[in-house]
Amino acid sequence: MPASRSATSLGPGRPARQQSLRDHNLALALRVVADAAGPVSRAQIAAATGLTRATASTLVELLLTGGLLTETALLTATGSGRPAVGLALASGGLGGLGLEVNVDYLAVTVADLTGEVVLRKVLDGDQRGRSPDVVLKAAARLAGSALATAHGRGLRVAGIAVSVPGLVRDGRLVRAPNLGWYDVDVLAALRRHPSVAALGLSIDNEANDAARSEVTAELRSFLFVSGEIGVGAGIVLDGVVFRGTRGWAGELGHVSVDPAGPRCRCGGHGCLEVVAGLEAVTFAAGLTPTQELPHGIALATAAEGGHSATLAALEAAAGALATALGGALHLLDVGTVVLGGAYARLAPWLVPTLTRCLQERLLWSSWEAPVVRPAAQGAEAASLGGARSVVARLLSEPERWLVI
Amino acid sequence: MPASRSATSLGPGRPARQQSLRDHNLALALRVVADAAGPVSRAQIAAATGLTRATASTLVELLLTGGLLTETALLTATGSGRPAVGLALASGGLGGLGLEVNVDYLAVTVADLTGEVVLRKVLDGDQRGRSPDVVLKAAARLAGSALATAHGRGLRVAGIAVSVPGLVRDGRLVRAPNLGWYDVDVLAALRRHPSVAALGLSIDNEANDAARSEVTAELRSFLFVSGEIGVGAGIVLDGVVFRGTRGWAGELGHVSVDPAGPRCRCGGHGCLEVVAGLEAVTFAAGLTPTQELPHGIALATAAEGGHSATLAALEAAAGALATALGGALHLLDVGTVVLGGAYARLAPWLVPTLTRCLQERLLWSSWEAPVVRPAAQGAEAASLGGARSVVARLLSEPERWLVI
DNA sequence: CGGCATTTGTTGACCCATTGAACTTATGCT
DNA sequence: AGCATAAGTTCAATGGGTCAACAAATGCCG
Repeated sequence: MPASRSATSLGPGRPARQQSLRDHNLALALRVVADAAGPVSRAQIAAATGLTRATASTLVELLLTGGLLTETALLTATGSGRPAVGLALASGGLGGLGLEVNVDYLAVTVADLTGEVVLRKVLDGDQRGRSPDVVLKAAARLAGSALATAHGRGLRVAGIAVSVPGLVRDGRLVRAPNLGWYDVDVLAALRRHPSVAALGLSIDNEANDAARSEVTAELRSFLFVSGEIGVGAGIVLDGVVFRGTRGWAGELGHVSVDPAGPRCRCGGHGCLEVVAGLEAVTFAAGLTPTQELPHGIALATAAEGGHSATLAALEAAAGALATALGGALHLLDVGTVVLGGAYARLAPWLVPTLTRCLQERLLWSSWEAPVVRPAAQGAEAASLGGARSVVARLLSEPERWLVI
Repeated sequence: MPASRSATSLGPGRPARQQSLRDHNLALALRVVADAAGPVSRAQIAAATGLTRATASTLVELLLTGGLLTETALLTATGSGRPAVGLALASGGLGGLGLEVNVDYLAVTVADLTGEVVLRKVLDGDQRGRSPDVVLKAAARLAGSALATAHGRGLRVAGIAVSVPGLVRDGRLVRAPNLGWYDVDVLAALRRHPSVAALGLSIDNEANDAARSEVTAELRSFLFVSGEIGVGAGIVLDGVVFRGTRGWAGELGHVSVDPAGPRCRCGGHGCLEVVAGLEAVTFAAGLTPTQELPHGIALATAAEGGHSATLAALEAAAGALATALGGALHLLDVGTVVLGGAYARLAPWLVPTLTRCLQERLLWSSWEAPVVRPAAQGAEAASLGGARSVVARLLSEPERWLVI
């Protein structure tokens, strides 16, 4: 489960007050419960955090009355002594909602405080060229119905994270070429709809949220490569997506893998995108995708059928990916690559070559071999990642969500 | 001046106690003074931090008696009202020491709390093949003499940062091919010498520390490229050197710029290092460096003399650098490249081509043009960066350094 | 079955840091 | 000289964590 950098009142540059202590320790205690496999006792919280049992009790009391925790059955005491009261995240407690607006579908996912999916709805339909107002109205309606369902199950939703397939800066969608949208204030448009207006809204790139959905307790740093027509990367470092100084980080598609190669729209030559992007691979395989049979599916079915030109094209794409990823891994020192987007479906043909090439190429492969694997989450991963980003924020500043 | 991420008792995962408040606010107040151009009043500290004047006064009192601050003359009051008492960093106060062990010299730099150099000593001499014991004894003696000088001027040195030209992991020097050292516990060896044993010691790669020396209040995120025989990069994000999951980040030299190029020792083809490393460029220029005339100098003098093969070789190197840096900047979204090491001396011939190529290539160059400039600090930059890393730590946890 | 060790959780006195308001100090302006 | 203004200090109040003692609930053992 994602654990974001603490964003409490203890941030650098802000003064620390008594309340800051409480906020910090509240988040600490809550995280112990969230990260544990099963129920936890007050004494265990005290031991894990370094606080006294007295303080741990006080904090737990607040989290209980605040609706974030519940007491469970007594823990089976292994030794002697008074048995401990179990504490767990309130099942009917808080959660986060992720709303994904993509080219050919809308998706919404609600996750609880453990990061587990409690609800998912997908609305298929080509959004290309439709006006933002129309699409976002449908999105707001979808989110509203999910909110109603979640509410009916006793889950409070603390906020909505919106994922879009485009460049986001300062909370605005600057451009989304595949949607044909330019400079749209998505959040303001959504806020006009009463069903979602009451909640806190945030927005991020779809690939960043998809990358977030792949974070687990075991895998907290990796490079998430999203292969579609374009190729993007979500750089995840210790559970947090790295955004760069201006939020433009992760443009793996414009790393040059062949300086003598064809010119790219960015001005460079032989960018990964023009060599191993889906359009390029489909063309190299001699396939002609249609509206009904998009690039990724066409390639996968052809490869399954043993189509030799397709297999060769995928082999070449894997080689190009290895060149780009080799550079990226050398630069970032990250041990794992997660293949997402259409690359996930093509993983069976990409992973072997990619792994072999990286192993040959990485300076440190004799100490630690690189790991390449397909994304665990499916197509609507971004909405889950968005929901989890809301949850991560909840866990880092629980004081904002305690019921009065 | 570098401002590192707060490493106080308020770190994530640790409980916050009353003392944590004090520590945090103490650092906050001290940083206001450190970052200001001139003397600051207690009231200004209160306004800048958001603390009350009462608290600001208490904190300042501690910093004064602790020897970190001094009162200066009254500030020239612009309007009416009681004039403010000026506060400044104690000139005879604390400082940090950076000790650089490099291939052909040893260097030591002492910096005060403002990050300014107060003392520098360099000991030229080829260290290649000499045993770690012998070299580190000389280094300890050099540091000891600098400590004595600093102490004579009333400066307390809070710690020593050691910079080495090799791979550091878990506080140990794993390998330094240019020195011929493998798996040396540098800090333990230094601690055996009484002159430096009393101080806290830390160690890092020489390129990382050189990168730290280029951090200013204006430039807090950049890519520091150190060009020697090998090519390394220090990735600086908001004033902090990014080390990666295992401390191996920044291996720019093994980004491939020509998949059809010559094989590299890492296993890849056409790595930047074998194309634009000093040895490669010198060879391409048709020059033959000697022990007395190393690669960098040879190239610079030849280029100054208008030697056409050298100019062509530098042009090609700049092109290769642009390919590698284009990928790195797309990935990291960093706006500035600082050329260090021997590249700094060759900057006049590298910067124009490099800037032009990057401008043609970067996705966002029409919004924000990339900046390429030579390093501001000279050859012994690493020792300054090391000294400043000690200072940054001081500023983030001043409570540890208050005189009782 | 009863006493004892053991562990959990609670209580209340204490300590400590920040706040807020009143107060003192020191200057400029009229 | 008197007033306005701003800097710095004092002190009671507030709030949060600690510490030690205590109550509660179990297993173990005779």
